[in-house]
This record gives sequence, C-alpha cells and structure tokens, in this order.
Amino acid sequence: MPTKNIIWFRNDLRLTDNPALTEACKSGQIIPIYIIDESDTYPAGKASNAWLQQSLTDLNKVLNNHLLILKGQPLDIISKLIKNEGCTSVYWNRCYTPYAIKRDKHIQKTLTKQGIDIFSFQASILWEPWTIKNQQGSHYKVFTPYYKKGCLQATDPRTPLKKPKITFVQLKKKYPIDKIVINTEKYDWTKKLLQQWSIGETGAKKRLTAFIKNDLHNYSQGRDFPALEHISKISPYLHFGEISPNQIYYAIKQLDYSDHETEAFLRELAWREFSYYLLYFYPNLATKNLKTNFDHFPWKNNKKHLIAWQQGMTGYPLIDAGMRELWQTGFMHNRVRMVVASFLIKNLMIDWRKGEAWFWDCLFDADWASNSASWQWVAGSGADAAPFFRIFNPVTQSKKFDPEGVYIRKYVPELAKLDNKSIHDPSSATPIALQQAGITLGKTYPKAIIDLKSTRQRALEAYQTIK
DNA sequence: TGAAATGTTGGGGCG
DNA sequence: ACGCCCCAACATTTC
Repeated sequence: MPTKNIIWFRNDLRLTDNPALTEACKSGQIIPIYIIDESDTYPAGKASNAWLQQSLTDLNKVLNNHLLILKGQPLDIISKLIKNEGCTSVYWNRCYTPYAIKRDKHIQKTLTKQGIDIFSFQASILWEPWTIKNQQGSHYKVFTPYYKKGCLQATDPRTPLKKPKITFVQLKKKYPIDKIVINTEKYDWTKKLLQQWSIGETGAKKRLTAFIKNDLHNYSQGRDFPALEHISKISPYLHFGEISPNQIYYAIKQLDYSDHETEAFLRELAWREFSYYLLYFYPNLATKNLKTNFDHFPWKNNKKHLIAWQQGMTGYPLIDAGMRELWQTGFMHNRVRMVVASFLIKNLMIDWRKGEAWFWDCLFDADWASNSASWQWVAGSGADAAPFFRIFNPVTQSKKFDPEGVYIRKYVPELAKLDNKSIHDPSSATPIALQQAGITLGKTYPKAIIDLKSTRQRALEAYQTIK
C-alpha cells in the first residue's frame, strides 16, 4: 500500500523545481491541495487574487484536474482530508511572512502530535534568512555586504529539480472546487488585464526566455527607460512561484557569458532576497518604520491628493502615466515605481503606508516582503534605504528617461499631441503649445496639484524636525 | 537607482 | 592685443 501524501501548494504553483512536490511523489501518491486561507491577517489584494485564480486554473490543468481548491482554516481542512483519505504525511514549501511562519509552526506541531509526518522545504528564496549572518553573528543591515559577503560566500543555491513523476491518490470522497476562486464574475474588470499575461508555469518560462534573449544584453541601462521595457516582468510569476528564484538564478549563471548586465539583473534578484531577509528579522516591516524617528514625521493627510495620485491625475505626466499603467495593467515599470513613490512620500508628504496599501491592492506582483521593504527604502525609513533627501523631480526624471514622451503618450493619451518639450510638464507649457495640442488645463488634463520646488523644500524642513 | 546650490574654469565677445 | 565680463560646462558640496 503506497503512502498517501498531501502536497499543500502555496506560493509555489509549479511542477518543476518544486522540492515538496518532488519528495512527496518519491515517497508515495499525492493529493495536491490549495487552501484559500480565511484567517490570513493580510489577505492578498484584488489584482493579486485575480492572478491567483488564473494561476490555480493553470496548475489544476497541468495536474489533470486533481488540484483541490478549498476555502477555510488550513488546519481544519488538512485534518479533515487526512481523516477522510487516510494520509500519513503533509508536504509543503516554506513561506516567510510572519503570519505564515506562525500558522505553519502551529500546524506542524499539532499534526506531528497526531503521528502525521510534516516535511517542509526551501523553494521560494535562494538563501533562508537565518543562514546568513555577519561576523558578529547578527543579521546584516546593509545590502551590499549582505549580498557579497553573506549570500555569495554561503552555500550555492539548489540547482533546479525536474518535474517529478506523479501518481494521484484515488479519492474516497468528493471535494467541490471552491466556487469563489473560479468565479470570474466577481473580478470581471481583471479579465482584460490578465489577457496581457500568459499566466502559469509555461508562461513564466517563456517570459524568462524572452527576457534573456531580447532584453538582458541591455538591462543595466535599458531598464531605466519605461518605454523600452528592457525589464524581466517576471515578478508576478516569481511571487506565486510559477517560477523559482533558483530557475532564474541558474538560467543566468549557465549562460555562456557573464557580464555587467547579468550581474545587474542578479543583483535585483538579490534585492528580493534582502526584502525577505529584512521581513524575517523585522516582522513589522509593512507597518512600522525601521528607523523609529520616522514615527514622528508630520505626514499630511490630504485625501484629495491621495486620490489624485491613485487615479493618475496629479498634473505631472510621468506620475500619471505610471499610476495609470498600474491601474490598466496591474504592473508598473520599476523606474516609475520609484518616482511615483518619491512623489507621494516627499512632494505630497503622504505616509508611505498609504502608497504601500494601494500597490498591495493593484499590483499583480504584490509581495509582502518586496512591497514593504521597497516603500521603506524610498521613504528613507528602512534598512539601507535611500536617504530622505534624495527627492526625485518627476519632470527631470521624465526628460531623462522618457525624452520622447513615448511612455507618457501611451498611458496619458490626452497629452499625445503635445510636443516633446512641453509634454513633461504641461502646467509650464506655453498657452500656444497647449492650444495646438487641444489641451485645456484643469479640463482635459489636470493642472499640477502641487508645486515641486516648494514641496521639496517643505519635505526637507519636515525631515529636519525628526532628525 | 537625485537635485539644487555653489564653486571653478575656460572660451569668446567686447570695449 | 589686453583685460574684463559673461556664462556655459563641468565639478563639488549640501540637503
């Protein structure tokens, strides 16, 4: 009689390089499950959930319709399944959010007591936080030494595993796939957004291959120009584990060349690791300033400004293009993410947590670790963060990185007819230029909601008060 | 993975 | 031809 193993999929929605799946298959027959965890303290945002639906649909397909998608309390669901089907072990790949760590520990303890074997694996990060320590035996606080001395001197990451041979358990009972997940009606608005992506494990591999072929050679420079899209766009796949960081890492390492470009890309992958690392040592990363002096920062609570930012109606075209890209595609180019975040935090002086929340809801790639670490990075309140006084000028950034206004015209079409010089800052364009482009400020496109120079000054003065 | 203010230099216009 | 000034262009400092 072969053993019956539950493989609990979480952020590892793939069959290749999936250690928990591989081991579960080695030792017996499997019951693959996904649980919509109702007690998660920070449930995924709307965009993220929409992606998840598609991803689960795809995973179910490659599992020949054997994936059970169940909703409720994970411990209850797993216990019931064990009892109904006579399982002897549960396999999963480790998660690293504070909530998941606590939940999994509890489940492991409870089930072990009942004689069930729990096997957990490392699958979604290259280096687990507790394995990387500095010379004093503490955790690193600065990225470069963390990466160079910590990670790169540590054991090499696992090389990717092949897809295992799977035998499914013949279930004794029926388990209705949860309708909430498969119901697309609720997320009708996301249909169009999702069509722009090829979701699932195969799509992830295609995306990576295309990036390596077309964009990697020019990554370090090209990634700064939002119109070029010389970026990997792999983050949503990586978040849900449709591809593993190991697969990406070795796809780059095993190229027949290694240069400034490949290094630059691997460094970005390492920033993701650093985010997980920080989250592990600072479980409140998403809610509390790592630099506590920021607790006294005089944030403005201007609802109108926040909404203008969210809707892409600030009157600064690069900001508005970025925010509309987010709304229309569930994604935003990285350079623009930094600029819009700087604008919200420093020019509007709105608490970074408001921005973090909006991104959490709108981004397909919304990731608890990366999102909070990155917002704290821009705010200057995080570990090894950008200094507060590094304030982006959205007009300067626009001229530098979207000189022809290609990106702006794509997402802010009402400015399409403006000339290349005026398009970066319509509020300071000549009346003739505006008229020729058919633009009436305040009517067809908003007037700049704030003045850059004075708000910059205001931010610097506010920063002085908390120093 | 800035930007603005301030400092320095050197070519060219001009009296 | 010379000194003076202007001001780009670049470098350094500051936030």
